[in-house]
Amino acid sequence: MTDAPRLDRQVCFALYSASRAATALYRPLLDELGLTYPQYLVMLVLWEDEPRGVKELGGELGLDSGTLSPLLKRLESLGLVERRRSGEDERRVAIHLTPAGSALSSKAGGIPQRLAEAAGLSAEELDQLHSTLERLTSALHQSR
Amino acid sequence: MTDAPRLDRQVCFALYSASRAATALYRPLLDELGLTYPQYLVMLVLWEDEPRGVKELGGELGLDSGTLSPLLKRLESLGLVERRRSGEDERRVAIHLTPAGSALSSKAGGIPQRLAEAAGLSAEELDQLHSTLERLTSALHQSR
DNA sequence: CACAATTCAATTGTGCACAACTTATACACG
DNA sequence: CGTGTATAAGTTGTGCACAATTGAATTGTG
Repeated sequence: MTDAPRLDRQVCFALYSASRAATALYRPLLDELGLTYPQYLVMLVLWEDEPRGVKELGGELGLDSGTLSPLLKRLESLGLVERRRSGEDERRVAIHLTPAGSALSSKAGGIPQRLAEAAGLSAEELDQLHSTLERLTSALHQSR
Repeated sequence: MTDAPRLDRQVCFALYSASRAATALYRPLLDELGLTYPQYLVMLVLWEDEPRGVKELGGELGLDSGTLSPLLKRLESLGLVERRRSGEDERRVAIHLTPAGSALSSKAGGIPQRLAEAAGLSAEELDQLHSTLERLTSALHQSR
């Protein structure tokens, strides 16, 4: 008999579980904003700087147009975002915040705090986790 | 201007990114087995002990019947699994491995190794990451 | 300038994740 | 015994992820 891999040993499963648990915790908070977690991520990027092209958003988040195009349409129909074909380059679609979209950032302010409180980890542990995850992600991307 | 939360500070985004990067690395390996990552997780559980009820599988993986029912049907149509109504309790559906399903475990043996190699982290770091993630997940589940 | 190669966004199709609901069976309690 | 309640699995509907393809606009090169 081969030593079949065991579920409880897998870092990958631990990542998958932790990620779903974290977004599950965000869900009720984001419900108040009317956003899903991926939509919230897009808004985070736009709150930092806008307008942005679809490709640019995808670069920040690691998502492609197949995911973003319909998501952005939903944000547009929520009135948070506007999609405008760029004049200079007609291939590009620039994503602009609407006033409502900009205004939402103030309501989103307290959200990350709550995860930190629920995490049951110290600030140092969270910091270290964060930096380990970033190194892990970039290593995984490089070995493709 | 409000201090909007920043993407690059969020542990949640780091988890989400790392998780997707890890499953992306698994994908070509799992393609050889004809499995998706969640299907592979279900097989892992069954390789440890079978048969299992849908509820039981869901308990191990944190998934509900809405996710598992169609997934298990796909595993059945791949010939890896059999769904049998339990005689004692007609509500239950016991998931059995077929011979092909059992045999697949030997082909799956080397897979977790590869992630470890690609991770760019030392064994200790991986261990520590694993234990931090498990503590995090359980803390997040408790604060619901 | 012509036209091949590239780039950007959108579309199509498959398969999770998850909420809400449905159906069927088992169990508990008066 | 009968009826209400709980439980198991499945279904429906929405919204990601992601591969593969499409169509339109731009860029590079002869």
